[in-house]
Amino acid sequence: MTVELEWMNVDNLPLPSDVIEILKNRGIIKLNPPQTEAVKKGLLEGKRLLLTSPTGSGKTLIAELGIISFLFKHGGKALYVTPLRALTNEKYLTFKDWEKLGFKVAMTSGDYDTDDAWLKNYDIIVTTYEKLDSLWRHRPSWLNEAQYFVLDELHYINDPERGPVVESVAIRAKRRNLLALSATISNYTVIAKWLNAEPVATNWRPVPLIEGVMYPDKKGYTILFKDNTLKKVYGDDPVIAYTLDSLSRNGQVLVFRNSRKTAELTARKIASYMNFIPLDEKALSDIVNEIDQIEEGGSEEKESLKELISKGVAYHHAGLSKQLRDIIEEGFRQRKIKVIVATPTLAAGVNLPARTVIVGDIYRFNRRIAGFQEEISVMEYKQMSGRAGRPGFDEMGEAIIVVRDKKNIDKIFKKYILSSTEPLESKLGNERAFYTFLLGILSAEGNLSEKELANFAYESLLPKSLVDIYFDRAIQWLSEHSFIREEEGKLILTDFGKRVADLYINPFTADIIRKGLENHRSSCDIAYLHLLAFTPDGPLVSVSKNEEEELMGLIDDLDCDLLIEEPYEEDEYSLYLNALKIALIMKDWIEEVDEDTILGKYNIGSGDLRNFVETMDWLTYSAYQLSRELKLEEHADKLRILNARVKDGIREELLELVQISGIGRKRARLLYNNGIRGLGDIVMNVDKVKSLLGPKLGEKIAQEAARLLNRFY
DNA sequence: ACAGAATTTCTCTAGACAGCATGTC
DNA sequence: CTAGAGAAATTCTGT
Repeated sequence: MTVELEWMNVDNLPLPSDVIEILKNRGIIKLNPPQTEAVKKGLLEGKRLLLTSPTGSGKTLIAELGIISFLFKHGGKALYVTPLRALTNEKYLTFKDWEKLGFKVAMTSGDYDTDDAWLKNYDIIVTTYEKLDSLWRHRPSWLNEAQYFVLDELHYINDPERGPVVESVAIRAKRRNLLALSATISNYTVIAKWLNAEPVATNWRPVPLIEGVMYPDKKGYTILFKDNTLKKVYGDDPVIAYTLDSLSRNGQVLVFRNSRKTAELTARKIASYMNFIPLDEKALSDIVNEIDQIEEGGSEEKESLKELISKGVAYHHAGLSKQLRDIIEEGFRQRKIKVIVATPTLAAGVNLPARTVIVGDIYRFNRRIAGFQEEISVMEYKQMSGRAGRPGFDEMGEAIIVVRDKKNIDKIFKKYILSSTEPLESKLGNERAFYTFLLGILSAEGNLSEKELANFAYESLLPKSLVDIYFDRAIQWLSEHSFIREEEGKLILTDFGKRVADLYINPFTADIIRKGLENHRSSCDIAYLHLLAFTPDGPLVSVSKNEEEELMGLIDDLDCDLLIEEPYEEDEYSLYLNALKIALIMKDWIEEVDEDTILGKYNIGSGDLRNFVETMDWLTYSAYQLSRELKLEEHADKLRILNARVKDGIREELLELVQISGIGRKRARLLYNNGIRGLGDIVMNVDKVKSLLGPKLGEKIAQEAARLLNRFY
């Protein structure tokens, strides 16, 4: 790989002076080596590039320059696509800068927006891969104006579940103009060729990185660094020993662990040593107070974090509420929190550098194969170690891999530190991904002949021989299950197929829903929830042995028969129980069971509950739409209400009250139990509402209730 | 024979995208 | 196949 060290002066860029002004306002006088290289390869002339470089090496600015120069030259729209909503938000805020030049910036993702007309007035649109894929299926007219695509974090192609979406977006984007950005990958020339783009590959990092492997050695631990130097640290636990070492040198530490439980445990252990570390106690108690203020999050997780944070330590995983995670990240960024122990949540995603990164576990439990521990990928390690070194604070970043078994030292050192990352490969080679891919293409492109459709598939990264295998099977399956039909030599989506594509659910999900609904005239909440949770799009939750037994005993006592027959096969059966657990969680949720109670009863975090609600909201809505499409009116009526209840976690009687923004399940219940049962009651009892919810909120709510009422008359 | 200690066996395990409604973007 | 922590079950030990 080439290593260039040229820094181009911003003044020398062939760009309008106001663009250069904006860069200088940000404090950018010179472009760093990767940025310089990209410019030299024709970035500003709209040349198609694939840029691979480490995290934090300034790829965003490259994208900005590419977008701005393209828009100046050709007009139209530019789309910036990321794999994460948090990233979408982050880039949106960065790109806002360009509104000074008259470019309008918008973002859109599943939790935020649809394809509505307002996007047509914007020049730069930041979105996720899934959202763009979905937009394409809906074919809004403004999308034709989008001619420049920035594909961020393209290495997500390797993700077994989400990679196929990235790939299919890339296939369509490469028919226009694109700029692809990726972490360092080994086969970048192959990928560049696939994208019909010029590769720009660098290893340059803003803060140099020193990597090492830490292993048990007499009376302590030894670290072997990449430059062959050795360092010795003492203590019982390697992770804690090195964390304290880095803290004593005034560094911040990011520790990665492979399970939530060990992340929490490690954080607690570290906290018990923090008396020796100077802390800004005032600032930390401010954070603790902030946690008391937030609404989201179970009380247990809040309490345990408050205790740790007061000692400058936190843990971080997806079981925590979003608000809690945001507070922790910000506290770390402000350098008040000194140590975060995290699961892989923090490996990808928003920028959160630390001087020291400790990779506590190289093995991870594999859900698919029981009892199997697999080594994490090199890519994953690079994502984690890439967080090491904070520009402006650290001269050097350090990434330490903990090896517990001495005989693995060489192997681990070689694999993670000396070798390059895995090549990017297509993950379209399975039925679920491939069928979904074809359905999406047909939905986005309209009717195509079999040959035209196949040509899209041949443009994927999947080897032709595999395309041929899956293609015929896909066409047959999609026809037999009436997603598509053939007319005058063209493949056409049926109404049902189009609906499924628009709802963005997997065709297998749709098929399961249809069969479940068509076999019964009407059913009960639990059965609907179970059916939906059982589909491939349904959420996964861990079910312990004890819970399994309980669930099995419960099946016969349910209000009504489930819509799925009990499977015989073991794997299927555990999915069946998984779905039942989800159904019970959601049932409690819509019966207004207190959140803390739900979290405790099912042993989940508030972040998990939020996830389940989000997914089941989407699926109940989709099932409602499908039942209408299939003219199953009784199901449709029930699913419509179920969907509304899942969205807010309420009984049916509160549906009217939760229309008001700022009123959720708790406030609605409070009002209802005090005789305020609808919008009219609010308007007529404003004083009572104010006394229940406080004057300020009460007033706001009364106004909105009045506004909503007016809309009806 | 039995309480309590030592040892073996069992159990558990990461993350996060998508629809739609609308007056924000 | 390539794990490690904690709880539960089982076996061992000393009196």
